[in-house]
Amino acid sequence: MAQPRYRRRKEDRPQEITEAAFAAFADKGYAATRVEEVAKRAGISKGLLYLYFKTKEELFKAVVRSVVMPRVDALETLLDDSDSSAEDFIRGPVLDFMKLIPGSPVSVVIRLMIAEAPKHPDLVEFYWDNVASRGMGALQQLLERGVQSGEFRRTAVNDLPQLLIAPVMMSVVWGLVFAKRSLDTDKLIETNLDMVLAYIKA
Amino acid sequence: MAQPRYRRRKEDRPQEITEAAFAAFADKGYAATRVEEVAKRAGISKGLLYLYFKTKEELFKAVVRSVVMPRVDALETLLDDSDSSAEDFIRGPVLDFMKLIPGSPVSVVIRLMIAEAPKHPDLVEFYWDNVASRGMGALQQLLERGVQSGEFRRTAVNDLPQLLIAPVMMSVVWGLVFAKRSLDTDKLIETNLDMVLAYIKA
DNA sequence: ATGATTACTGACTCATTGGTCAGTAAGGCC
DNA sequence: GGCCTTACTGACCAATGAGTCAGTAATCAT
Repeated sequence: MAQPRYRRRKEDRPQEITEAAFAAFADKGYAATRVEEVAKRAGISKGLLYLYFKTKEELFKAVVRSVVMPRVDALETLLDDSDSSAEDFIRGPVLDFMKLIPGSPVSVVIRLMIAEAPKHPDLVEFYWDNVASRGMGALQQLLERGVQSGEFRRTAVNDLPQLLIAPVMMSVVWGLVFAKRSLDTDKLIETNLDMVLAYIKA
Repeated sequence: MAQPRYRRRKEDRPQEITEAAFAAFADKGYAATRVEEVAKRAGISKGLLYLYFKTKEELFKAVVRSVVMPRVDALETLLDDSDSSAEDFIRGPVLDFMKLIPGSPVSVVIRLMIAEAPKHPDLVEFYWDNVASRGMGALQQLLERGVQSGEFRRTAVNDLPQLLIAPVMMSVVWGLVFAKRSLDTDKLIETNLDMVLAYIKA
């Protein structure tokens, strides 16, 4: 008569667990988060969590992957359909993309990466291959296209696409540390683009 | 006959302990560092450490303070003797100062701050009052002087001095996460200054 | 229904570690 | 030398939390 105490939902568990873990890590960081707390948030027992993830560390990696992969895909498709001029493209979709990052789950992942990098070299490897390296490559390619089309001069920026996203990183870190004391990140990112474009325009 | 098993060195202990703690935190991060490991590095027993620092957390705060304070002082004195033009000053001492940060202990402190900020709000307060707020204020003042003297236009940069140090933060984070895969941080910082100055020059 | 399978529970273990404190000995003073 | 103060030691305690596993019950096949 009583409804079952639980339902078997093999298919949905992994995602529910990684989502719960993400939320917990966002609140407290990796080290300070108890596995039991994650299980609680996911509405399951600790034992079940360990059925799906061998260790806490493996759970951690799964979380990073699950947040990062969709972003990478978004970036890929973003760069595919680019018929406009390089400058318009940067001031449009690229700028929009950048503005979203400081308030997104990526912020949390960046915190986790910074805090845990020394203890998880293979995760760094993964992040490098799938995010950093590809992201930088894409930006470089974009700049190169601008040079080819005669829009941009060839400058140091070609070798240092980090100049484009430095204010994004600044915004992310600022938000992570000073949460409250807010910063106009949109304007920061926008002004930086103005400066860079003024600098590289032919 | 045997030389004493230990020497009483009340005066030197605190600094030796914070130095040992800094080294340990740099290697492993705060959470992953065992208090006993710090004691070992400092060449003392765990009990003695607890005589000088009530808790692990207090030790942590002492470490942050000890690294950060000298930097702040350096910044203060740097900004005092500034007779040259704003641009020369920025391209000279300020640039030098910036270049040193990514390779300095400050990097480690930034990692600690990012990782531990949510759990140590009073430390964030301290860091804000003594470093971030003062640093930003100093940069703003510098820009203002340039505007007054007619060297610079008044732009968005006046309200967002973060634009000047964004590449420094980028370099620090890059170094923390990708240690090996090096980045030409000097050039990054220098090019950014070129861009900003070109943008704000009257 | 009934049995077989397995998703799921939660009490347990055990290694780890922050913090304590009774006792020891260095070093100063007479 | 002998005494006193206190810097210092290291064995210990208590709490915590990752990971285990014997048992339970949901679901499915017959």
